[in-house]
Amino acid sequence: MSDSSVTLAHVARLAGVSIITVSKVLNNTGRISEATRSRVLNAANQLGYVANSAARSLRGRPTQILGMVIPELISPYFAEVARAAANSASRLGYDLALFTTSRDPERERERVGTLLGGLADGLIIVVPIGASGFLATLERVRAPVVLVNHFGAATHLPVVRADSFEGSVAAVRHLMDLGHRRIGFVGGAPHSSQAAERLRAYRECMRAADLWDENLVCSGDFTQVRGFEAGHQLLGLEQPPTAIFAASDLTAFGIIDAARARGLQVPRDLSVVGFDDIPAAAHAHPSLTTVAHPIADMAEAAVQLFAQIKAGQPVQDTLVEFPSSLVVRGSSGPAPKTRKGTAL
Amino acid sequence: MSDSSVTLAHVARLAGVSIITVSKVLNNTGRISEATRSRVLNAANQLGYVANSAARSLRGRPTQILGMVIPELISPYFAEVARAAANSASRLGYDLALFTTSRDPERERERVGTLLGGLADGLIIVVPIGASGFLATLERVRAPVVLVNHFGAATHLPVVRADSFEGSVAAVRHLMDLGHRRIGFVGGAPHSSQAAERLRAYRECMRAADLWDENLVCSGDFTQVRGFEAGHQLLGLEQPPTAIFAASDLTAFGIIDAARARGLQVPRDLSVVGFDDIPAAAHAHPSLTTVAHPIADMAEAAVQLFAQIKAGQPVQDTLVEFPSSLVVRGSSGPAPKTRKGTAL
DNA sequence: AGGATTTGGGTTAACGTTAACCCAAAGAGA
DNA sequence: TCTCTTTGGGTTAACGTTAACCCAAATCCT
Repeated sequence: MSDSSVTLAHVARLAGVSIITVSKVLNNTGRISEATRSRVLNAANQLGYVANSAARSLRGRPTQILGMVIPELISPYFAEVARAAANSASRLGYDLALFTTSRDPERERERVGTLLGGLADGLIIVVPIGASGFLATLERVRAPVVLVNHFGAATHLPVVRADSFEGSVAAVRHLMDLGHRRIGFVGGAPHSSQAAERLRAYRECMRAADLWDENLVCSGDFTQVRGFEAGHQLLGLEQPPTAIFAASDLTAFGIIDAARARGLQVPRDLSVVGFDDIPAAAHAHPSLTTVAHPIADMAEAAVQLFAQIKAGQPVQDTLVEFPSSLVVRGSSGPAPKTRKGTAL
Repeated sequence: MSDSSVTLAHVARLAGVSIITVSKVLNNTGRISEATRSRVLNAANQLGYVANSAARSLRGRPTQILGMVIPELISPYFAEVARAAANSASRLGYDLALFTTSRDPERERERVGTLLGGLADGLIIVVPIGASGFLATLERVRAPVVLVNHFGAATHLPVVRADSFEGSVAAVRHLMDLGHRRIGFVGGAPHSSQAAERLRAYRECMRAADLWDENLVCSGDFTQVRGFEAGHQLLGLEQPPTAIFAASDLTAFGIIDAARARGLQVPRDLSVVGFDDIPAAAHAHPSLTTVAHPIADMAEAAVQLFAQIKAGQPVQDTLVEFPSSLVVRGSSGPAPKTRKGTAL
């Protein structure tokens, strides 16, 4: 009864009308009598007709598909961005087509080409974007393109992003206020601008307080596994930190695991602050002190911006920035007396 | 220099040749002299030409896009399936376009229609599929369709899935062997066939050992938050369990958090076994005893199956099933003496 | 040198859909 | 009765790409 390659022609034949009449009925355009209309609709249903979106797109019709290019899906952060964007898109009648790039600039470029080549009506790109020449290419594209979490070169494209700097400063200050002097840092992915912002905030705070020590900084990749390793590395130092600020919640969890494995209690012996405020942060034990990133708001704003541009309101040089804010929970506490003494 | 709507015609004009010549160069078909070829390639590069995949697909050419429909992205399980599939697809020269359904059967149907309507060359559907009539529709589709984790009605479509039953039996037996008598269960999402399999295995084991108690079963949704709640619920019973089998690793983590919040130690006071063996399971503290699900193998197999069918080897009634296996780690241990006494 | 082949490239038509017109037939107004 | 409008529906062409032919000019063979 139904087949993948049912075309307007098949429906038209069954309904005994012309192709264009079927098209008109299905698109609610033109003048069609009630009798014909229902005859056509019946035929379409019976055959299981689905419009070929390739042909439709070729004719200039929107595909109602919003493309999203995202570095990866494993981290809850990106997964949450994708989920929130899919929800927002859905409310506006769009399907979200998700492509991952594995941070490969060449593939990224190809995918964007494919998506914009008649497949999607617009694009939300969650940086990092590879080459900056690519940015110039994107600016010339006709379809709406929105950048999420772009911190790099200036662009005319609309950008939605969340601050990482202020929230990180708040996190480090929070630890200092608790009396911590040796505060470690475990970073994020090497090319992530968000990770760079978090490191920058940490560095400036530590230098301003004259507490900077290169040994306290560990590279990372946002993962829990890496947090576990980095935690062991930092806690194995001759003068180990009494607090660690992690560039992601998962990394913070890994650090807490490492501390436990070494017989330390959090927050008694070690304070840990994460970043992102993923759902698990509130429900872990101890609950995680972290910096909340308004992921859902960002995704929603990006989709809204896309819809606005699509609707004909050309937006340029738009920057929507959401603040990040410290959420104090159970994983941070006063610096232990003994260690504090050691560090001074 | 580059624009989204650069067509063959633009390239042709710049290169001083006809449209078809450009097409031939770009597709490596037909006879073209070296001089012309390089002139065309130059022009294409200069203009940043990208083939319009809609037009290409309309002409019957493959889009090199493999569609994947997945219920959600938040759980590491599905995220990992998506990642693994994207990797496998990439190796075969395909891009993976990911669509989420939020378990809405109507949208699911629409999306499949869109994808197969000239957008994707094939489809991998990670169940649950809504209506069973939908299955019949899918069977008539011309493009390759592969089902992942389908446990429902019989179908002619190829199915790739991982066993949940045997692994769950092994998990419950493991706990029994450790001396546990009151073993709790926290389930997965209501409509997940995998969750149903896990519950079925638990129920059969418990009944066979005459240990079944309805109060020990909690509904769940695979999340950590739900695990936390369910953990509190089970541990708050008059006769609390000494071990809990969770339908997912995240849920197990939530249960462990709940146990800690109640002052219990894992595994001394409570043994916990998860399901999935997500990366964090090995690195948590204590490390998580769990049932390993061969996610990457499944995804790889599904993509391979798709490629095979696409290559013209029609596969029907194929069922590829991977075993699940118990991984014993640190979160499970002997039943506490006192509690064991209580339960007897 | 004359026909047969190769080389290099162009013409035509078609994929499925739809926007912009067009045109009969029926009803309305005088 | 004759035009004027409305109704209902069909025709044509075009989106960008490519498969299947076609045709000149150049090269080859005997």
